[in-house]
Amino acid sequence: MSTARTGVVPTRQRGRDRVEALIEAGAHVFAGRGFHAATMTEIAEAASTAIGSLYRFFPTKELLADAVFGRYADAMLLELDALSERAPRLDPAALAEALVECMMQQRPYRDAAVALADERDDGPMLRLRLRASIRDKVGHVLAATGLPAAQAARMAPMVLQAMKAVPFLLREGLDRQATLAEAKRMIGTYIAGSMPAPGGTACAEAGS
Amino acid sequence: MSTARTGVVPTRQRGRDRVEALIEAGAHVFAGRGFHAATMTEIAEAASTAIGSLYRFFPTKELLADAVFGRYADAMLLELDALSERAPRLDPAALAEALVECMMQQRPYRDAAVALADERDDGPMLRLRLRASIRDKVGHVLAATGLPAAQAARMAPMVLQAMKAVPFLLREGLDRQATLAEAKRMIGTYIAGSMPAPGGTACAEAGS
Amino acid sequence: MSTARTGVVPTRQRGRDRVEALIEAGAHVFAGRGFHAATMTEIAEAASTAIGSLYRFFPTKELLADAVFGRYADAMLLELDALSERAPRLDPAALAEALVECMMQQRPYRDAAVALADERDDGPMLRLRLRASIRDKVGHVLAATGLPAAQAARMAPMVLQAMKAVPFLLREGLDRQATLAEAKRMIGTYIAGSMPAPGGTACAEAGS
Amino acid sequence: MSTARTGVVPTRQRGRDRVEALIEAGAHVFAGRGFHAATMTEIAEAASTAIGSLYRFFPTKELLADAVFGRYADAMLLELDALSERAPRLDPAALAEALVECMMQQRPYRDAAVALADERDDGPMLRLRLRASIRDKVGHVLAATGLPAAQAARMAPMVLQAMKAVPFLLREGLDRQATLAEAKRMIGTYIAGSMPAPGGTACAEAGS
DNA sequence: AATGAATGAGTCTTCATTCAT
DNA sequence: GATGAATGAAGACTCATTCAT
Repeated sequence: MSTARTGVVPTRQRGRDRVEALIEAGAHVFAGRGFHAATMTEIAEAASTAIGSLYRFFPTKELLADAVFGRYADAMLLELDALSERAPRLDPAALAEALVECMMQQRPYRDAAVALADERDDGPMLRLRLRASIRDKVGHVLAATGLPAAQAARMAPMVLQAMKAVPFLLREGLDRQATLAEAKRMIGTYIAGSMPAPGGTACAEAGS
Repeated sequence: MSTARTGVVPTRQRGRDRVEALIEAGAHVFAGRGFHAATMTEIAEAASTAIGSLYRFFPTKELLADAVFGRYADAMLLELDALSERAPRLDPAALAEALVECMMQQRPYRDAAVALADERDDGPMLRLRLRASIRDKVGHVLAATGLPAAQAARMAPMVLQAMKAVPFLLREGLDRQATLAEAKRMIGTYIAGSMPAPGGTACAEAGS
Repeated sequence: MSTARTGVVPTRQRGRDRVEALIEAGAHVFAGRGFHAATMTEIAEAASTAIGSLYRFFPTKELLADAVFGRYADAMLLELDALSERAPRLDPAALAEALVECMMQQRPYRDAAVALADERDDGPMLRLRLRASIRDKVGHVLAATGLPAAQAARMAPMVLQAMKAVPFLLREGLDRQATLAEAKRMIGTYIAGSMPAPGGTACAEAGS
Repeated sequence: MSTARTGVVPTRQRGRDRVEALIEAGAHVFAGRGFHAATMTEIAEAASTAIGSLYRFFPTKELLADAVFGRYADAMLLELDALSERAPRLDPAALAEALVECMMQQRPYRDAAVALADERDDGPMLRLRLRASIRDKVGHVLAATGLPAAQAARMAPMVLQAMKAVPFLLREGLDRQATLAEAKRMIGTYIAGSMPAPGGTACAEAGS
């Protein structure tokens, strides 16, 4: 914790490329095997680097995982930011669609992020914090559609879980079309059912 | 012949007790650390047994995991069976409530099952098969409320994911009440929104 | 060494049968896998006994091996004794044939004995002693044909090795007929070439 | 892919030295204890290396054994090649002497090879194949002295066994001089007795 | 800087042997 | 006497991490 080097930050282009390759390789391997089963050697090989070079930039497996997850989180946060501007003009179904698509977009990092999120231990807290901010941002997006902020915050975790469910289920071999459609529908009705309901109070009857 | 050992089946009471203790200990440790990070040594210790005894009954970590998951699956299947009889008399919200409670009940094994389900590899297929049957059963339950069978089958995976989300989120430290409520609400609206809708067709507008 | 129990000597018929079965099972497994790779559990199973019973009669794997080897040695010694009486009337070729057949006869125990003899460590010396007496006996047999005792004693080890070579080579998949024939021929010429040579001195010219 | 790893091939001098030390240590320990009783830990210690380094180059005990046996086989094959050129000019006794010496020369590896050859299982076939080629080569050598090829091939296994007998018997504590002499004599008479016999047909009277 | 070698704690697993019923 | 359970030391092997060139 006090020794926690962050790894060398590359200055030359060569180094930056290498870091890029390493993160990508890490994402690939983490996605395929999960954090624990992934080995640093395998990752180095996937990046066509020597193990020593990997450790130069990422002195710890955890740190590499953080970097990978960070990539995902950054992109996600950006997309969600953009989405929260469009949100007021979207109906629940469209918003749900946008959210799911948002997750589906993060191609190389998304699956790794799901795998890392499913780990039981969260290393040095970083990933937990990042996940919390994504959750918050999802809350903002929901709030932007007209939901009360508190309500949106309560809903965000479940919405995020539903979003995560898609890559998870695809990995299990379920049909892509159907899975996407159902996820969107689930999130859509969830949001719709939570709306302050200007006109039709009929549908939203749940809540504790 | 040697690869397919199932482990000794205990014939004496002493052995049966030990197997029980081992499965429970396994559930505990798997729940806490996940499959890969859990060590057989720790599990044996948690069961107050020598490592050799653990291996007598479960010659492989995989096999122990299967036993643990099997416990969960058996109980779950039973509960869902029971539920599918009550289902016709339940409205969506009540059904959602029942489903979530159903998962919450499986106390010692539930968390382990969630952890094991999140593993990237599924060992010898058994867990995958069990998961598939749970999914099917959830589909039956949904169908019992009046949903068309095909529709119910499409929905089951997402419903199950939403159910799994609860223990997952609780583990992250979220508020229990709120999480339970939101999960139930999400599932409830999802079901409600999928109903053939005898009167008001307004709500069910499945996407794509 | 001081704790070296010899195992219970069975008094009832039941026990004697069991011991028999155990030794036979031991021979079978030792022959198949060698001493180290053979497991006591496997042997007990092969004898349809519980592991506890095996240990009742043979408190140690070594002791079981000794018993197995003892069976072979006893039978061998007996046969060689018989042979040493016929020996004076046999020419070298016939004697060689008899010696090889003598080893081939000890069916269930022969292969186990070969396997045990090939072990690098010889446990509590017993096997070494037995081997020495077999060697001596072979020397006697050779001497009985007219070879000087000292010469016979020098030759015995190699003759025995050549005899052992047969089961060894058969195990490697060589042709049975050819292997037997060659072994007999090798031993036969070896003996013939060592004869005091009453008439024809031509052939035996070797020796340091 | 993962089962067939051959171990890293060292690129630097340091690595090459270590591999050398490991093979030598392996030979030593295998010779002393046999394959099964030898432990990788002991071998690593004998080579003054960390266990991890041993596994870097030899990911399996089998692979190390193969390397050790390979060393022996290579040297042996070379010597036999050389011998088969001298063979036509040697009488049976001289050839027998050369063969035995040939085996005795392979100092550090010979004993290990004998120990490994006596194992009940032959791992990944490699050792078996190597043994077969040595056998073939011995056959060539024999043929080079004027024996018919088929006859030579039939004899090779027994000759090899007799050669192997020497280190085996020395290990049992027999007298070196006498053992060497008898082995040479046995092989010598065996060869002599198989010769097409230009003049005296008296001696070669193969059985069966 | 980069590469490949070195390290060793830690993991799963086996098995001879001992106990308790 | 017999049976099956219990024990734990030991062994093969892995892999994150550190070093030396």
